[in-house]
Amino acid sequence: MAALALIGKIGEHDGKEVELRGWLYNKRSSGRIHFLELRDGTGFIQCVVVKGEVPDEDFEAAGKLTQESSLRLTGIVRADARAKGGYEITVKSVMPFQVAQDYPITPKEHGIDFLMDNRHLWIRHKRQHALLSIRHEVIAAAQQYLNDNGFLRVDAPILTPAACEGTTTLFETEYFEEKAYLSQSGQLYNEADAMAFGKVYCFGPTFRAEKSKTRRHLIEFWMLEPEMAWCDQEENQRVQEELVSYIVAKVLEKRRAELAVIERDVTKLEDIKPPFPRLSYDDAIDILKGAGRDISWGDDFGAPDETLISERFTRPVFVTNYPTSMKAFYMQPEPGRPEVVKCADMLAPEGYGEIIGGSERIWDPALMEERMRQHNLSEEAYGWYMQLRKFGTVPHSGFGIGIERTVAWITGSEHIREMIPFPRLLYRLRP
RNA sequence: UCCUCGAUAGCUCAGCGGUAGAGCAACCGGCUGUUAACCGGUGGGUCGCAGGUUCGAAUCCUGCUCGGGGAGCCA
Repeated sequence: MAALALIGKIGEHDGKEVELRGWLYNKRSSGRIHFLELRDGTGFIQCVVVKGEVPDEDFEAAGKLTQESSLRLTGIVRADARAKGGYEITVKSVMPFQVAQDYPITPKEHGIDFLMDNRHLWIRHKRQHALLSIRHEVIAAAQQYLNDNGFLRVDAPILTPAACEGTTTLFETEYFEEKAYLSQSGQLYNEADAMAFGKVYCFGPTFRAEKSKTRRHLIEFWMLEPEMAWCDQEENQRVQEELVSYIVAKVLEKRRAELAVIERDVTKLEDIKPPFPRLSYDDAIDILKGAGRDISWGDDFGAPDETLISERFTRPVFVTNYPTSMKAFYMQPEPGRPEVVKCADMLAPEGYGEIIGGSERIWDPALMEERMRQHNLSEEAYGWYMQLRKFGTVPHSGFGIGIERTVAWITGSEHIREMIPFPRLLYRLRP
């Protein structure tokens, strides 16, 4: 009796007869021999059906299989130098489950609009399969690192009564008799959690109702946000560079095959180790001016600016001490330089730009009250947040890492929309 | 929201004032090592929508709709 096997671990069955269950990815045929390329969710493998070596009705059934038909088959696992994954299946029997009709994504090239309309099917294909497998590894590694380093996962609510940072536009929804908004960050709740548990993180989707239309924006994206009590900005950055290095190392360790499928230059990833270079906002402005950009102190970086800076480094770079005026109300001012705050954005190399934003938070109740007045934040909405500065306030810091941007960088992808199973983009809500 | 490019067969595109084309997919046939397999054949179209110019519009003009790329904002 043939043992049930997974393509991803087919090497464990070398020389043995196995049963595979999956879908037909592609078929090539030459009269007396069919090459069935089978996928089962864990991998892809070529199954060879030779006339005379299987029952005649099985050979005929194999010839009638169409792209994405579902089937089971049995055969002998055989190491073969001609095979892409190193193994092939010499088929003994073929059992079609359903012969698919007119599968839309054919083996030739397609436009992005068509592929996005067929996203529910596109995720079956090799490149998408590799990208989403790497996404899984990024998330798993990030949580592993935090769990191993004393962080507790304490998630933040998705439905919130008010903005966390005030600047970006929020999705509004009904909450019985009042208005609620979809979370754009778990930051403020994280600070409460850090005062309760010390080191915490939250992980979940966040929503920005910005009408952004670029290769690095999603309307709905996933963010991992650690927050640490008794932590200053230097320690905060140390955690960030260790976390990112750990993620990259885990992807290199566990997803070599997927990196090969998408033809990623892994030598660029093998150099990702702490420490990461630090660059002050002041110096970054000088570099941009030197490169001929029309920018002056106090301006935010545009996408071309971030690209220009990150292209100059082979590792992710921290840009530190941004002007107070362009950052969130809760950031701690730099001692002796109130015009800048203790913060850093981490820009991924190769031109990818920002993947992390982090800062030390204001702990002083008087300063926090002043900032909340300046930003017109109401006592009603932010009273609970203010209490964190009254009942045992401590220095604390944290950051948020954008999962899809991180995956885009690690996979060397052009566009962020393929880094999430079902992207929500400007003017695209389906499927 | 702004700038810019585009919409022709199921898909990717060519055709750019004179009767609608190719490759792939589908269907039929051939091929014992293919791997975006290949070779022969068949079917397949309200040229995004609405107006206009013209003897004649897929082709030129205007508006609309939908999409790509870029900007701003951000992770």
